[in-house]
Amino acid sequence: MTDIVDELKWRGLWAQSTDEDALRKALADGPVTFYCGFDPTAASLHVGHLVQVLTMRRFQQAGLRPLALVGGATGQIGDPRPTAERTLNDPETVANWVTRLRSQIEPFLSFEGENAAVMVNNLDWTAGLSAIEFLRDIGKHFRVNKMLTKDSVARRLESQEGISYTEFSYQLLQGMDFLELYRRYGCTLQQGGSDQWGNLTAGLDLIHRLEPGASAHCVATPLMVKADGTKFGKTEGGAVWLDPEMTTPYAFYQFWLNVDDQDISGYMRILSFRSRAELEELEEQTAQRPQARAAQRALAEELTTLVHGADQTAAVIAASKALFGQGELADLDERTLAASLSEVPHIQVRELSPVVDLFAEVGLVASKSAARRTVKEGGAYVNNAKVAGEDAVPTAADLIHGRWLVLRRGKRNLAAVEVTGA
RNA sequence: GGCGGUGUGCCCGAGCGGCCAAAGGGAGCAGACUGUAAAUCUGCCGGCUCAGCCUUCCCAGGUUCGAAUCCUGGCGCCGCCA
Repeated sequence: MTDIVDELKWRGLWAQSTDEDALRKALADGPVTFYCGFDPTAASLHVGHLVQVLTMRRFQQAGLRPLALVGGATGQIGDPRPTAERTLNDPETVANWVTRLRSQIEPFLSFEGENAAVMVNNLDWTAGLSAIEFLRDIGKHFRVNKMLTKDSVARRLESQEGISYTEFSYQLLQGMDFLELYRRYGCTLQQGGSDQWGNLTAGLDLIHRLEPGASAHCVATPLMVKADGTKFGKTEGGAVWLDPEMTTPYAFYQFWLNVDDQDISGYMRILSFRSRAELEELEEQTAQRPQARAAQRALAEELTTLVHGADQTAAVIAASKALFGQGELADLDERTLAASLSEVPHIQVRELSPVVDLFAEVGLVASKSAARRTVKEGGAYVNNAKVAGEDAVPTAADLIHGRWLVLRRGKRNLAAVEVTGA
């Protein structure tokens, strides 16, 4: 096996680290326990988190022991964002999200064997801590002068809104996490996104201050970015979540299928578990025949399988093929059509109503006004035929196999209507 | 606690009491071109029973024929001082 550090570097997963030589030596000397934290600020992880989760998986496969921390405590505080103060979520909500995130992370790690992963929660060591203890034992080791220089804090200080003491304290909590995990599990490496660098090193400094002789390290993965400068992981519907209730597996697959050519090679290296040779082959194909989107297909399939399972993936691939195929929709046999349409947003209605109403009801557009605009702009289709006028009403003759209507907005936003009774 | 400032549509941001559903920018959507890319050009971008009507400019009152624009009281946020 190639050296994990070199491997991560080749993949572009190594944004920065603390003393690299020392880290390499530690990795060579014996099994290292590392951790990566996730804050429950929503009911699900999103595609941006995949970098962390998959990097943990790589580390574990390389023999390191993972500690996956879901922050029941830090999630109640909120890491300061450069733009604005967060709204606090109540403890019950956060606790619920902790449970959900844990179950999302677990499939990516192995909880058996010599380097079995462990799930941890920072609420365990903060819930019983008094404010006085916290300020004396932890707070005393942080210099405000230095805390103020952290990027996210500095930017907030320049902003109109400023920053609350609550969020300002966040770095103490995360720093304490690393210290606690060092003491409890011998954890000597923290992994995180490069935007977390300040928080990663806060814990490192704390360990070095309070545990004489200890040697700990940090490594940061790069932020996923897009060539066109827009934010990674967003589509018109908002963030792309791992939870199938929040983002359908079909939409998840489509998200990766539609990755910009310019970005796909980089994403593959970061996210795929394919070998270097395979990746280079796919990069070559992207360069030669970009329109085939071989790399996009490969990544979409691989990630959908990891997140949603092989069966679900086969279903969404079949649906994508059927719905974007060249042939007539009516030529698809009913089972294939029904299965495909079940992968896209769909509704059941008793009887047919105007196209504009159907578009709004199925959620393809936000309102009837928006539906009318879409029709006016020529972007609305029923069964792949452009909708002629705002007052169009489908008839029974339009129903495929006597019960289905395939609605489309633009090129790739599909939905279905099933007419159940009439 | 005192003084001052500020609160506009997804975000930023302009907005003489009528001509404001509200400038401009960004994001987003659609069309053309393509490959279910990118770039570019064009159009759209509160809602509806859509050539008209309805509900919006932090909230609640008030002045006025008429208020996002004025007044009063709340609430939030920011700054300076204590």
